[in-house]
Amino acid sequence: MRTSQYLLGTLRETPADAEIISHQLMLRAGMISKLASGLYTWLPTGLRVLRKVEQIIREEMNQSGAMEVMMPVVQPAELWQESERWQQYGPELLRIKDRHQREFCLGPTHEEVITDLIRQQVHSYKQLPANFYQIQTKFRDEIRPRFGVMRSREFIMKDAYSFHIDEASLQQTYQTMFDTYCRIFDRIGVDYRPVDADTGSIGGSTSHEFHVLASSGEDDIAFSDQSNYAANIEMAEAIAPAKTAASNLSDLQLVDTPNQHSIEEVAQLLKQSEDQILKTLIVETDPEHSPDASLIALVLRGDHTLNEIKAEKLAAVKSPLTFASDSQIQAAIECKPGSIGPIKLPFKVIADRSAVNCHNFVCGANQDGKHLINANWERDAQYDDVADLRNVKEGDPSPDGQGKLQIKRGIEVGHIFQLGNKYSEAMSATVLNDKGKSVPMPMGCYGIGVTRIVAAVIEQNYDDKGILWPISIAPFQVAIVGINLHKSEIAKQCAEKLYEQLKALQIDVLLDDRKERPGVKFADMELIGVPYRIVVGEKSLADGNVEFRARNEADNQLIAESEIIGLIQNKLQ
RNA sequence: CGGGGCGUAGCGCAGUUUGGUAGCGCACCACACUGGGGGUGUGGUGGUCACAGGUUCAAAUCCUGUCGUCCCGACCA
Repeated sequence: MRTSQYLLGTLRETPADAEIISHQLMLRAGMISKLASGLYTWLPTGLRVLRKVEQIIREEMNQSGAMEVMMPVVQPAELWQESERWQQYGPELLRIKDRHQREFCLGPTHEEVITDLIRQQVHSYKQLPANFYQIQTKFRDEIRPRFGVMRSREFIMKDAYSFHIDEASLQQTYQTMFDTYCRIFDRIGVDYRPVDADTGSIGGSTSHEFHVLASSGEDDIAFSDQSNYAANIEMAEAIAPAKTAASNLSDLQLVDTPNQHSIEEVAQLLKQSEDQILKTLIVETDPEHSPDASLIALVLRGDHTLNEIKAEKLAAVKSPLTFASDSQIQAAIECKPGSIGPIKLPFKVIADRSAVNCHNFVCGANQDGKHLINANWERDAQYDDVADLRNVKEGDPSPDGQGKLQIKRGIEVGHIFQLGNKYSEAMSATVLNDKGKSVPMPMGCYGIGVTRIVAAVIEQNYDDKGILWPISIAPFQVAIVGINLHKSEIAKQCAEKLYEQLKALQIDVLLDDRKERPGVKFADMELIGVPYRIVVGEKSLADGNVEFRARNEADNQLIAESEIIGLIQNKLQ
């Protein structure tokens, strides 16, 4: 490709509404252009990168025995009604009607469509296991699209769905996909971690996420400093502290804490550390499990934060987690939030593992503007159950017993699930087993955010000049920058010759043949992140040399014109 | 959905307080000089000032409404 015939589209200034570095650089490098909130056009440079990511994924999926298919973006409502997700999915599912007033949606995912396909196509256990994938556009009407293609409404996903005769087969394919994902991210050349994960609204049991570690990530990942334990903070278990015996129970005191509602405020006023204060949160109960009471209390140590996923998983707690309103609380215990404690509450109390280990603690007195000092469990306060309710903190012991937890931000670029029979049962996707009996097929599903990977790689690979692509997905592998080609016939001939030679070798080469000053060309090639640069100018050509520089190096190397092609070939191997 | 900010040329912004008919930098076009790190000069192109009402002799500017967009929160594969 020649820059003189190519839409480079680079910007010198950073568009004002781009927050994170990958979004800024993708706009500046002319990779994407915004059409509307959460909708982006991929420009030539961006599309080149995207296609390379897709190709790596495709090759590795094929290698693992998966079959590529392509399903429609528009899906009929009937299928979603069959799986009951038409009701369960919120406004994130974009619903549309056709001219006959029939209902459809834009697919945010394709479990229903693939399950429908497979129940038509597969009838015998002999056809199993089978794994199908596609690289396809998805649409999710995100509440708040942000960070460019990192969280857009329309995006490209590689999604795969496997079908099995039994759980053992599912687990085997799940492991194969786990390994395949590792190979994919290794080949792309990104720093990632597989982590234990929650299954969320997709459902199912076992699940792993693949995260690219970057400070702009939207998830917190907890991992051990001494083992390979890693989990999304939603899932990371806060293990129970060793029981400390209560010695010297002090006398309970009631103190005034007017207008002090937060743990921080109370801690300051009473000169107590936050871990000596208990916080009591009142949430609604699940009516099926607790028909007798509408509220339930969750008690945590003041320095800990509630893990809503863990709380929602408790049978007694309503899902989605719903905090009690001030008026609900006032009606039940005659005080406002900020002064609540686990003291003779008229409903059940679930205490966090760490909270039950506190002695002589501070807690609300269930009277507005008053707290208790030196409260103790049993003597003064009561709980009905103990559970793991909190988010782990940096420095907590690792749940696998090895080392301490560190917490870093991660960008979720892959997610694999064992779905079990959720969809195959709901949609009657069955096969005959070797006994001639009709059984539902356990399923797995495996997603990779293709467009998101592009942004995630940039988050890990940039400097003050622009992007530093790994060679695997760079839009161009080599840039030839000609110096004063309009004046120097010898430089022009050399640049053209090298360009033709590299092209003939199937190397992605960009010849910068614009009539621009060298500084402009260097800046553009660095901004779009071409890994290798050859500078062809009369000056070095006088000694038969061209200049070579890798994007991540600071200095040029003089290379004999006759050797540069060989050098490039070597580097690209 | 709640809170906040912003909509003026392709991009970044000033002008709005105090109403007088639109400007700067970059980009773009032409020419000249320049020619190894976003160069200089001269001359240009490009704007229903988000939209709709209203006030006024006069509205980018004041008032009302609408839309878009971004940030924080809630929410979420």
